[in-house]
Amino acid sequence: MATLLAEAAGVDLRRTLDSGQAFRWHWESNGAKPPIAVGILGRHVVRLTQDPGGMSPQGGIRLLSPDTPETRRAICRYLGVVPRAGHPRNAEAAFAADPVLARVLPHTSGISLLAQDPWEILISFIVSQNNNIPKITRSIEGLARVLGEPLGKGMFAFPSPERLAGARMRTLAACSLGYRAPYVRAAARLVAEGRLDLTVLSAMDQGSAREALLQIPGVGEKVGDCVLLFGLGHRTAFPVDVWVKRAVERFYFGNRRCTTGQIQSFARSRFGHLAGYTQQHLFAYARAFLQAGTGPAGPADHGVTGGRATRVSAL
DNA sequence: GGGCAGGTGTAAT
DNA sequence: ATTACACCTGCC
Repeated sequence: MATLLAEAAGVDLRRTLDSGQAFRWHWESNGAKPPIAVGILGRHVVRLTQDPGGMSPQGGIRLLSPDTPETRRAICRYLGVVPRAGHPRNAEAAFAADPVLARVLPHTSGISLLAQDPWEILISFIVSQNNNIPKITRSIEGLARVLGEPLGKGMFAFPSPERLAGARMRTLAACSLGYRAPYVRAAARLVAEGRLDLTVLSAMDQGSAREALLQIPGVGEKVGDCVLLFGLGHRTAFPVDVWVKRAVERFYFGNRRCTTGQIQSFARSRFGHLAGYTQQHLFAYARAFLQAGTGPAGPADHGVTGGRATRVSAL
């Protein structure tokens, strides 16, 4: 039991699961031992832990349960540590070429881009609009509790499109979705009725998939890009939320205000195929250190500002 | 209590 | 093509 996931070497479990891409993981303290991350993959309650790091940044990640070959494969895929095109394992090394990212990395090293279920991601990020993480989490857990399949020990699978599509509005309202409830149900109906096939979007080119996502009620540019990046495997999507916007403006544009479009074209040309991955690091850094009045100063305040011509050369 | 939180839809420039 | 505003809800 407790197989070490060799493929996940270099991944920081805490940083990854707490970096705002996933909403359903929670941590159990384990006495003197490292805490256990408990989450849900399909119909399995999965428990992970990370060995204490020695000289290295952090120790390896262990799958505590269910420790089966099937789950091992699934969790590695989920953690984004299955090597494939456009997803280099040594992406962090490329960050050294960018003075801003070189400053950010010590605080974000080990963050991985998760490969999550597109359906769950779609609904979760519709819920996330104009919302905060604690409330997003409560809403999603509420949906699972009321409409999801019970998995034992008070855990529930994320509800199916059919269940969500058939839910009464009052049921959704009870999950504190607020004005997002109609969006959620409309999106669920599109999927349940087969008018929206997320698998197809995954196979399409990123631009076409984005266009399709933007047709969904409650899905704008930011949510659409999150679905592309976190659920559909379009790893160059660059969701621009308020934090990423602040970070890019401050560190790369000399604190000048710019539009989402400007930021995205900048990200595309500067970060190339590492754009999505870079976004996750900038986001995590901004959340932790750009909060007004708290934390250490940002990279720019250390006398480092990004150049313009340099491109992060990543393979 | 008005403002805000990991935006979006809508209406009016 | 931009800009302004309302919006459920819970927590300062």
